[in-house]
Amino acid sequence: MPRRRAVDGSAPTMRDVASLAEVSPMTVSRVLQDHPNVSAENRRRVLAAVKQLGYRRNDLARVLSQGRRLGAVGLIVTNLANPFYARLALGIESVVTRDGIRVMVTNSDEDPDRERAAVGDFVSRQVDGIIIVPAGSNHEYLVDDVPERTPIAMVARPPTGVEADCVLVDDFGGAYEATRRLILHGRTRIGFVGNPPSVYTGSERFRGYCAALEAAGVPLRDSYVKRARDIASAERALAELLALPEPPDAVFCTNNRNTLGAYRAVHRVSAEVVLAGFDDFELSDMLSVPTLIVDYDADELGRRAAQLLLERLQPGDRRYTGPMRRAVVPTTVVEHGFG
Amino acid sequence: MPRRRAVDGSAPTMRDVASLAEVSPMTVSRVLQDHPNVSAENRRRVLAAVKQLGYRRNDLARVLSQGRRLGAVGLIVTNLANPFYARLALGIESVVTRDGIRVMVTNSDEDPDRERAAVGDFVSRQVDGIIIVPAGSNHEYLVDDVPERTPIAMVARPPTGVEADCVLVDDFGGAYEATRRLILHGRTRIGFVGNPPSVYTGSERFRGYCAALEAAGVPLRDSYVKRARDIASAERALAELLALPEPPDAVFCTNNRNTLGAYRAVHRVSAEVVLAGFDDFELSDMLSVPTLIVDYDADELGRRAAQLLLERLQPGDRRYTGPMRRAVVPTTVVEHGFG
DNA sequence: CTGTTAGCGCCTTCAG
DNA sequence: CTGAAGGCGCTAACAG
Repeated sequence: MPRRRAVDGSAPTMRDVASLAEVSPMTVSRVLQDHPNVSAENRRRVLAAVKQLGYRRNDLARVLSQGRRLGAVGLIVTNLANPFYARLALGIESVVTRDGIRVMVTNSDEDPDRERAAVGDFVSRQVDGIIIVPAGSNHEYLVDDVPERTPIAMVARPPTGVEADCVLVDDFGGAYEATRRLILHGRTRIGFVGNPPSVYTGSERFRGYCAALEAAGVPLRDSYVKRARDIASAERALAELLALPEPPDAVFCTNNRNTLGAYRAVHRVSAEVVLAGFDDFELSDMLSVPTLIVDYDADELGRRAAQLLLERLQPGDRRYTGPMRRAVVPTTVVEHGFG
Repeated sequence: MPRRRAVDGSAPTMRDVASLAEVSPMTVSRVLQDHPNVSAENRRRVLAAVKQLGYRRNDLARVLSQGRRLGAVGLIVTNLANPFYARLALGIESVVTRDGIRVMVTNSDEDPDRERAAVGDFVSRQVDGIIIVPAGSNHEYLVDDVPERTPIAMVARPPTGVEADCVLVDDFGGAYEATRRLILHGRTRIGFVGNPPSVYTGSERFRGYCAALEAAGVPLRDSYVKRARDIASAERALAELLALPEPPDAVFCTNNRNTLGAYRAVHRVSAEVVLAGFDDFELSDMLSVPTLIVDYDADELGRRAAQLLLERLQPGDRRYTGPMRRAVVPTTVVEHGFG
């Protein structure tokens, strides 16, 4: 099995290439950036030396000398294990990669302190920009911690206390439409399983739910409103709803974990309940109860955020320097098993 | 809404801090690395200047001057959208973050050329190490492209044509055990839906399937062996199996996408088939047919790979410089609905 | 077309 | 305890 090049520990530099090729380091530099002002002969010799030494240009030094940034965006998500955020990362990568920019990703776990630490680290590392799915409800620290030349884009949740570009999901509209459709299907006892109301998406989706009820003249019942933070607690929440004297005939869940938990409870007791939920998931079309899914394109969310960032990183007069923008990605509703 | 610090475009440097604090840049440097040899008074003044300017040390310059690496590992996965790889990334991050190392992630999409390009880019960027879920079946290019001082760890699939640490799943054992259990449940007409045999995991899992059949004296039927590359093709593959004159009474699928596709087909025609599959997925315990899942800890896979890498990055004599190692993460089998 | 000089921002080394 | 000198690897800017 072949082993890898030893190079006596430290990598060769342009000087090594230059002396082997018997030219100046500058000529090597020129060859490597495809500068036209190099004779064919010198170019050949440099390339030969490069190959012989297995030389690779040190991008770090390059970046420093050119006064550029790292060539990477920092991405902070609350939970990479959620496929939604994985797709978000993919969407971002698909856009920034075209500009030779990479993604440095980390997890905040919904902890504002971890988020802040990561932001600081990214700034020190000279990232070109930062994309955040923000935890917490106050992002004012960004004002001090992030210099203006490092653009920020928020995803899924809007910035608070700081100006930043942001890309949101149509949380209100999706929740409204889902609830409206449930009512159209003749359901009026509609339960709600949400995430903590301090999270923007949760409160917007709750607002959409309430507004649709109100528009249809269906009274909101406090006893139908539950919160959950994971699959297990959503399952418990639904069990409580089903145990009410007058249990719901439909339940709207604000995210896929809640919907999954709700389904577990419904399936276990074979309750006569239809499900509606934000975020699609695998097998959502094959459940044993009618299911209505509010879906949206997580890749698109990432792409849009990346674009907003890139526009602020363009050179010269192609750079966008205007006011912060807010994009909203639409949702679509899909019904399964409603016949 | 507060806006962010302007700083006239370019960030302040140590010199700026130094002149404001009326000390030399060296003193600033010392304060910032908590060097003891600084008077309390100078320390105070430096910190005040730092705060006043909103100064942050430039890690890029720091790394260059110290001759260190980027402080990041490059991670190349075949498909980040697969929750398995997202978990892998999480596992890696949880380990390397303790050493102040970040994860730079990219997607190869199973394309060896993209993988190679990413590797080259990571090397140029001076990453500390590279973790790869390798595409293709020949990784000899790494011998030339990656200097020895940049350790490589392969995950899920072993290296070919190059020496590298690697962490594998017990593909053979898991497949063997799943098939064995199906036979114990009285199934003998066991279909197989695999991924392309050129992929290591696919061929190992096929081998496990075959070995278990053989051990039980159950003949392998070629007509029961299908390949698929995504949910839709797995669904079609299963439809073909079910259409055979003597259809299988059980099917072993080599990954969660295949299992999901198989389930779709089985569910659609209400076939009397039990399912076995590698990789867990949401709702695997609530399907309408008995299901047997071969599961393993993707985080652990990531953690192990990260550890192998870190051991080769330790300073001085704590660094591991021995031969390449191979770790195998065990699988567990869970049965649902077998009564 | 080629090489020299100077410097990116920081740190190591060595002299005070 | 402090500072000056020099260099990390590379590249603009300027000479030839």
